[in-house]
Amino acid sequence: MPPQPARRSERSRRAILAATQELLTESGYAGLTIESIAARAGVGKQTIYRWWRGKGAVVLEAIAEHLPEATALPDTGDLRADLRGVVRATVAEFADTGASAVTRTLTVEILVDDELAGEVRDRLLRPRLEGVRARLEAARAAGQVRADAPLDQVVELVFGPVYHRWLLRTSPFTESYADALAKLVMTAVTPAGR
Amino acid sequence: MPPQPARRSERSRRAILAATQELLTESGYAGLTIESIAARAGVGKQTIYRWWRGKGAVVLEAIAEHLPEATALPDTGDLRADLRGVVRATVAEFADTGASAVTRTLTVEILVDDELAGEVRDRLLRPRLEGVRARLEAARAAGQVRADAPLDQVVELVFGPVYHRWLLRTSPFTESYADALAKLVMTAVTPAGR
Amino acid sequence: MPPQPARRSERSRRAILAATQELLTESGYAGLTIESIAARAGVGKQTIYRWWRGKGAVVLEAIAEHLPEATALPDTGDLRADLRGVVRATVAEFADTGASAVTRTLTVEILVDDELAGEVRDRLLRPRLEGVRARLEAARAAGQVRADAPLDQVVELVFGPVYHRWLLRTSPFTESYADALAKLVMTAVTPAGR
Amino acid sequence: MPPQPARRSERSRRAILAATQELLTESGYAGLTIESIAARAGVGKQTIYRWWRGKGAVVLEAIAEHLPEATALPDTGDLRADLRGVVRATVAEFADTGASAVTRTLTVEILVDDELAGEVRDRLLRPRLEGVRARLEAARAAGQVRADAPLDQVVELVFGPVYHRWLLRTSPFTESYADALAKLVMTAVTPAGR
DNA sequence: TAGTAAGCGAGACGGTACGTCATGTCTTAAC
DNA sequence: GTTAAGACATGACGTACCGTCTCGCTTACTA
Repeated sequence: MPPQPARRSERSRRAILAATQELLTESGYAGLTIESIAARAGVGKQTIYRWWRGKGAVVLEAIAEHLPEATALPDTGDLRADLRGVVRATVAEFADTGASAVTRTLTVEILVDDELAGEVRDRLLRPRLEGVRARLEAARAAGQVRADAPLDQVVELVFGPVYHRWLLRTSPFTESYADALAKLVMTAVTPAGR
Repeated sequence: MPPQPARRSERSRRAILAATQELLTESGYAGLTIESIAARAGVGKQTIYRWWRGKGAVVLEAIAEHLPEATALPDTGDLRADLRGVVRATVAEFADTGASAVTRTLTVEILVDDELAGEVRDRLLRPRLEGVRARLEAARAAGQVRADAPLDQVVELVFGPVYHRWLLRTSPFTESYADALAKLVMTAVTPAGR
Repeated sequence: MPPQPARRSERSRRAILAATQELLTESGYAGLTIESIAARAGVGKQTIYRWWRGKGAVVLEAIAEHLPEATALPDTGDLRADLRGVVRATVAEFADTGASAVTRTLTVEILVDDELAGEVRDRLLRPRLEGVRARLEAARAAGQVRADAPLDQVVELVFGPVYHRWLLRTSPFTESYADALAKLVMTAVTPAGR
Repeated sequence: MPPQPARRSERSRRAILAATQELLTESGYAGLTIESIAARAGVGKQTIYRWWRGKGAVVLEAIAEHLPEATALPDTGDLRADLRGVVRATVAEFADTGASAVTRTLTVEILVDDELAGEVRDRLLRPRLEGVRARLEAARAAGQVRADAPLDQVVELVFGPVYHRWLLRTSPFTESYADALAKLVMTAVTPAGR
């Protein structure tokens, strides 16, 4: 018999998500266990298993709970400036220890659990990419971007390198790094004659 | 007292790494246990713990064992063609199920164990990046790349997007995708006047 | 948090004690392991560790489970005959392979684990000694035993030699041996004038 | 090929037996391991296994090494006094913590390993019993002991109760206890007319 | 007096069992 | 009738010792 969401205890749900977040920052993803979540939340283990598929799903929801809403990119008319803004913001986020830990957790989850991967991608990441893509479309309409530029790939050109550097910890994240990246992307997409 | 490598059994070492590779392809990283490795290799658990820090370290070495040597990039004089070659090869590798599983494993390890991360980066990944960087330097000397291009970032511009697409499984890996990426990178680095 | 006996599974308890008894007769005390008990009983190791301190405690309880209740000695009025009966029974028990194995196990446990020793002594052995002591008291009241005989020591005079012979395997256990021992004890306690 | 005793290192033998004794008093029989003996003695494990069958055999030899020679009983002509002496000495020995530990070890060994049991009995215990038996024979020849008394059983009448009390820790060992026991035995063996 | 075979310290090896931990399921009592 | 609590079977963890094995080294007998 599947559980009836109508009877679900909101109190328990909140306690579980809160406990998960606390334990995540205290002991990291690897040190997190269902048992510790249940104990901290003052909840039976069964209550967790009844409503989530496992550790990954709980963590995902706990993170999603407190994630900023994906906001549309500002459009100042100046693509270079707007891109620089996105890149700087992204770089700053990856440089931040806390946010970085969250991303690490999500990335592991993506790699390990195919089912969760889809959810993470669609609920948390896609919106961001879409924001940039929308801005690029507007710019292309305004003739600031080559007509033949593959916009999805350009979006990846923006985020991919940051992700890569973060993952491999090859070099630090500075503002000048962000600006150089934005410049490279601009060069790649600016129409020939400009 | 630390173990003395002089007395180490090469036979056991090989058996362990071979068993690890087999089990990795059979049951994946999550399903891999030290006990199963020991059983399959016909080896005592202690022999594994004596020489490796844990599952991650064994896997890392097992993978490293059979990884192709990082080869220097071919330099045909035509940067565009050479870049296209690298990108195509990289894309093909990520598209391959087996190689992809290996990369997945390594990436998880990087995210989860800081100590291993460094080793993975230095022993397995850095050489590849260095190969591309060297080729770019040669091209810059030949005037085929802007003098002010930040080469490390250009390297990331090549690999980052592929990594990003692979991670998020946003779209499939095709040859035309690879070529479009190579073209974007070329556009970003080609000197203005050309 | 100590376990709550109220929730204890009687089914598991029985299975564990039964498995212990089987394995004890099959492979002896030294060959007995917690893992084998758990496997045979179809029980998790933790369930054993939750309710017992270790191998010794389980064995003790398994033995106690099926031990005959300590019965009061018959009092026929003839002390000599009654004593002969006890000694013969004791000797017979020590001569029996199965019962002997149990005693061996208990004795080792007594020697090795002080905490268990007390329990074994009080729950299993003391009652027997008390039975003989009670019979001796009755006999003393009837004038069949010296008034100044130290009864506790007389009890030891009955069991001690049997234990000693069993332990050292010096000579076999025969009925005539038993009778000779009973006679010696009788001689030691019978009042002078008789 | 069996080892050649001629080449045996006396130095190692001594070190092993000394280490065994130390560890026996420090951590008891159960806590004793071959590895700890080897480490403490500065000796390879193989050297132990070459010359002994296992833990029990080493312990046995270590104990035998420092055991007082079995001395013949004094014969003062007064059996009662001589018996009292033996019993007092035995009781004192069992009351002593150190000697008691040794006896405990030996007893466990007897119970657990049949092969060792024989050796322990013959090399360590039998001589004592023989001493008492010899004294009793002399007494019987002198008419101080019933002609029909089964001397082997009388010997057990002396030692058995002490052993029993020690094993079960039922009551403390005092001098008056010893004397009462000696008196009981005397009563059991003294010829009727005396 | 050299050569050589044994014993030696050391410790790696394949194993077994340990006692602990977390998993996901099942049971009980209380609200 | 869902919950908190927690016992349960399962199975991996990392450790401790087992008894065997192989290394060089030292030592004492043999040629």
